[in-house]
Amino acid sequence: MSSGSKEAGTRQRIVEAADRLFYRQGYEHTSFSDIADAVQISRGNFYYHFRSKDEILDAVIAARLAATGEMLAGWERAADPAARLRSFIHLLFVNRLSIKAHGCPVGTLCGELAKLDHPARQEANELFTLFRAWLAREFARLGRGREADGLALHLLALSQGVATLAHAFDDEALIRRQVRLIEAWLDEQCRAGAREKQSA
Amino acid sequence: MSSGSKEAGTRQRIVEAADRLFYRQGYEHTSFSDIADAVQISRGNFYYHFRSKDEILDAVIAARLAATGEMLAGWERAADPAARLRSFIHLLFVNRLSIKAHGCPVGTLCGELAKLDHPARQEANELFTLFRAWLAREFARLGRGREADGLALHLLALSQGVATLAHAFDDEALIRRQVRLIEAWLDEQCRAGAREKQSA
DNA sequence: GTCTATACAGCGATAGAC
DNA sequence: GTCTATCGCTGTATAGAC
Repeated sequence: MSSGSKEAGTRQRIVEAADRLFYRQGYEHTSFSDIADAVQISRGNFYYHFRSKDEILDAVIAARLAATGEMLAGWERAADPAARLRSFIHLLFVNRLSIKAHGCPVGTLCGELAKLDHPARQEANELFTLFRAWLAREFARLGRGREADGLALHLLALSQGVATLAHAFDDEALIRRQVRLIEAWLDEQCRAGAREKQSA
Repeated sequence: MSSGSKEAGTRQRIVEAADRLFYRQGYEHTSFSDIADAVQISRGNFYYHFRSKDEILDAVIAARLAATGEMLAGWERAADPAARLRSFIHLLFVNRLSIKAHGCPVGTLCGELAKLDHPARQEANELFTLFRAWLAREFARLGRGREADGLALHLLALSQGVATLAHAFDDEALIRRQVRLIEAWLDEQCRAGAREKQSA
C-alpha cells in the first residue's frame, strides 16, 4: 500500500491529482473538471468518494502532513544539528525548478487559504508548524535554546521569501544565490552557538 | 485631483475599491458584484469605465506603482543609506496589522498572478522591481556595491517571508520580533560596508 | 463503483432604455 | 453616465440508471 503505487485506488488517485493541481493552479482555480480529466473519471463519480471539494482539500492536507513528517524524520539521520539544518536549506535548492514554476507548496497553499479565510486554514498551517518546531529543536541542540523559535521563524521566513521572489520573477538562479547567503548565515549561527556552549 | 479625494470620479472610486478588495480577498475571488456593492453602482455600469475585469486590474497595478514610487521618493529625505534602509524595514512594522490580516499587498498579488499565469503578471512584478532596485542602490551607497543586488533580494525575501508567516499564523507579535532580527542583520551589513569602505 | 443527466447559483460580459 | 434585463458559460453538487 505504498502511497505512490501505480495500482492505487480511485480515492487515492483523486487525492494525488488534486494535490498536484492545487499546487500548480491553486485551490480555488482548480475545478472538479480539472481533477476529473487528470484522474480520467466522470465528474459525478467524485461524490462517491468525497462529499465536497473541501473534503478533497482535507485529504490533500493530511497527505502532505504525513509526507512532511516522514521527510523530517529522515533528516534525523544526519550527523549533527548543523547538518540537519542544512538539509532544510538544501530542500530549497533540490526543489528549485518547481519552486520557480509554482512557488513553495506550503507557502502558496497557506497564503491562499488565509486570504479566503477557508475552514481548512488551520490544518494547512500545521505544515508550517511542523517545520517550525523541527527547526526550533535543532537550533536549541545547536546551543541557541533561548532564541531557538525566533531563529526557526527567521530561517522559515527566508526560505518562504526566496520561494516567493523566485516564483514571481520566474528565476532559478535567484534561488541558488540566495541559498548561498542563507548557508553563510547558518554558519554564523553555528559559530554563535558554539561560543554560547563554551561560555556555559 | 488628489488620489484620495472624497469627490473622486466613478472610475477612480472603482479603482480604489478594487484595490482594497483585491488585497483583502484576492483578485480571482473578487467579483464584479463585490466591487459594485462597495462603489454603490450597478454591475452593468462597469463597462462604461472598463472593458473587462483585467482592465480594472491594470488600473489597480498602475495606481500601486505610482504610490510606491512616491513612497520611495519620500524615503530619499532620510539622512544616510542606513536610515533609508531602515525606512524599508520599518514599513513591515507600520503595516503590521494589515499584513497580519491580509499579507503583503505586493507579495500576495504577485503570487496569485504568477500561479494563474495572468497576463498582468509582469506589470505586478514591477512593484517588486521598484523595491529591489531602490534597495540595491542604497546597499551600493552603503559600500556593498559588488553584492548590492544579492543583499537587496535577501532583505526583500526576509520581509516577504515574515509577511507570509504573520499572515498564515495571524500573528502580529511575530512581525515585531522578526523586525528586530532584521534590524540586527542590517546593522551587521552596515559595519561590513564601513570596513569595506575603509580598506578601499 | 461508475456513469449520464441535470439542478441551481454565480460569474464576466452585452444590449438597449433612460 | 447610469440603469435593468439578460446572455452564455462554468462552478459545485445531486439524482438516479447501470
